[in-house]
Amino acid sequence: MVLGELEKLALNYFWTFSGADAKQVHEYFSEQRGGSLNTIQTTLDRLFKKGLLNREKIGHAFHYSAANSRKAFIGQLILSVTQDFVSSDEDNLLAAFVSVSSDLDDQQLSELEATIREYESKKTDRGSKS
Amino acid sequence: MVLGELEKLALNYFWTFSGADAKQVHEYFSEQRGGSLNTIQTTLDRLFKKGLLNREKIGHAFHYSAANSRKAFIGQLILSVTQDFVSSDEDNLLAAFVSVSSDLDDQQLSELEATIREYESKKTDRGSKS
DNA sequence: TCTAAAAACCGACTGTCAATCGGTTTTTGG
DNA sequence: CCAAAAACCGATTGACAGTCGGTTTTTAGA
Repeated sequence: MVLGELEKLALNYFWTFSGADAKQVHEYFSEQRGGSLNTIQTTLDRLFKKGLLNREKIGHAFHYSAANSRKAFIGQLILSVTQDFVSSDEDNLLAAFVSVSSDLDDQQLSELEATIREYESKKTDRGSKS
Repeated sequence: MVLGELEKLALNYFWTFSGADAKQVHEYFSEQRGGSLNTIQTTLDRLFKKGLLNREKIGHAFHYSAANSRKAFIGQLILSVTQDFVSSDEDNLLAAFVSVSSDLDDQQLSELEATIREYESKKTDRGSKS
């Protein structure tokens, strides 16, 4: 899933603020980068068609909002961009995490560990399939 | 860093097998997908220019090899594709890891944990900055 | 109900980039 | 020195994002 610059900006917008219509988004971005309302409309429409934004007619305009949380999206993104390179055994992905962790300090490593443990227990709680 | 399909295939080739020249790579791929030697040459050249392959004149042909290990590459890939979406606090990336972990089973989660702990201690050993 | 404005929609053009390969130049081993 | 092999150049095609003008549709309000 390859996203353009404006598409990324738009997604971040919806994760940072709440939902909005094209006009609001355009007003927000017009200061920092210019561009017409039409461009924003097209971009939001494309993101909607990609399933990354939801939308709902509110009054006379579509009200857009993020379809997924930032965290869930990033997780999916990692998987999608990664799957062309990991072999069947997920060892590579695991190791890649740690590779990324090189850039984290001890504090962050501990957090990561803790978060994983937390997730682990939550998962165990709600039934054990695998 | 956006890679095309053939570029991904080529990278995987060099991680799976050892180095090779364009001719060898072409022979390998010609069965599965066809394409001319020229196409392979162009692709390897692009990967070289992107810094993803190293090359060295051996005899009358360039001998290509992966510039980075698969794991290091995947790690970098995750960082690069992710950095447009994570805010300054790395909480997002951390959480995204766990989000990805949803698709791992308990066994793999444990491995991930263990690997991190291992990395952690190695890091602590060689000096403690943070 | 009618209408003007707002928004959606359509289509076009540009730029970027990978895949592809023909043709030319360069290199090199014998 | 030369033929073959490889590198190099350039062109074409196909996706796809950014961009926006122009047209159609919708809708709020008179």
